[in-house]
Amino acid sequence: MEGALDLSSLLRLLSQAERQVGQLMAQVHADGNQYRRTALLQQIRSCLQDAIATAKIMEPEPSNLPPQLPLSDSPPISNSGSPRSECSERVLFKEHERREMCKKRKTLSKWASRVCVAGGGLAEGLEDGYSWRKYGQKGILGARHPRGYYRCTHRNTAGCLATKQVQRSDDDSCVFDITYRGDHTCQQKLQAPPTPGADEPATSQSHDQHQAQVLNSSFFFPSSSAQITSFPPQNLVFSSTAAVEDHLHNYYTGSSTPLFISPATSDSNYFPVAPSQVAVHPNASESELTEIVSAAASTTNSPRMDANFMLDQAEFGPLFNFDPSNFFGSSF
DNA sequence: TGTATTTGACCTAA
DNA sequence: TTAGGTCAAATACA
Repeated sequence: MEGALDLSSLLRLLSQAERQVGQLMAQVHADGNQYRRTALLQQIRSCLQDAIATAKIMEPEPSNLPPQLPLSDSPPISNSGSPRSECSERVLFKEHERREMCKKRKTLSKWASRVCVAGGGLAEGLEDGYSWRKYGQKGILGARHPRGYYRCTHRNTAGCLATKQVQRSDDDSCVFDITYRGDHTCQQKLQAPPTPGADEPATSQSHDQHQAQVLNSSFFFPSSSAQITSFPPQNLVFSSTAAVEDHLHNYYTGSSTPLFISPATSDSNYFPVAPSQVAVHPNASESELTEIVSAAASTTNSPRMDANFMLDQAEFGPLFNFDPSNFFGSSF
């Protein structure tokens, strides 16, 4: 077909456009509060990146390449078409985006977590080190409680595709099933409070990145399977906020075992318990619950709950056997 | 005024 | 055809 670009020329044009959009994003983002525009640019950029990836796969071997068009002959990237064509392109782009999302949905890694919060209604507020934005809620057939849909706050600004679904269990209203999908690609900083004397940028940044990596590795469950992994709702129960704090303190100071649970139905795998999977006794007051949810679930609020704590858990490995009944006595 | 949440509509996979 | 997942306008909130 006359005038048709060969694949490698198209690839170069796409790469050029992707770079330009990236620069534009940086400018718009630097302007301050340009959330929607940045989001749109990010979508365009993602689309271009997909196209580049596809073109690269389809690109023939260099030896077979026909003579390339000089870059200066390339048509302008900007679309000077009519508003009508822009509108139809927008519709096409949206359809493409939706299809891509569906494709990605299938391939994203997926794993499950189970959180018990006595008193109810607080699990949505449980922090796991990342900031989430709710984008939907849906009643699920056969489930008494609706399912909440959350995505990473940095989806639009950083293209992070991580999502999670939160659903209250029918059996036990204090139990929430959380399904995570996709890894965080946003290198999201855990919003740790400034610790005294720890204001060196280089150190704190690497620390944050490390924290993000630790969380990102989803070490709570075998991540390699990319399948839903769940464990029975056997939870550690503490009589009070202080008990949890004491346990965490004891662990952190080396005089106690880390928090682990052993699945009741499996004797081959033991999963370390994330701080967000601590159960609090029903007698705990609402304020205590809030306090303990913050203290135990967030790496943010407790100086004792930093990456070391989590990393240490990870280092024990999935085969670490911890029997709560032995450790906590008659409570189990 | 900007940002987050709610909620009905829409789309896709099964 | 239907259930689950997502979008986006409307609304709430700080």
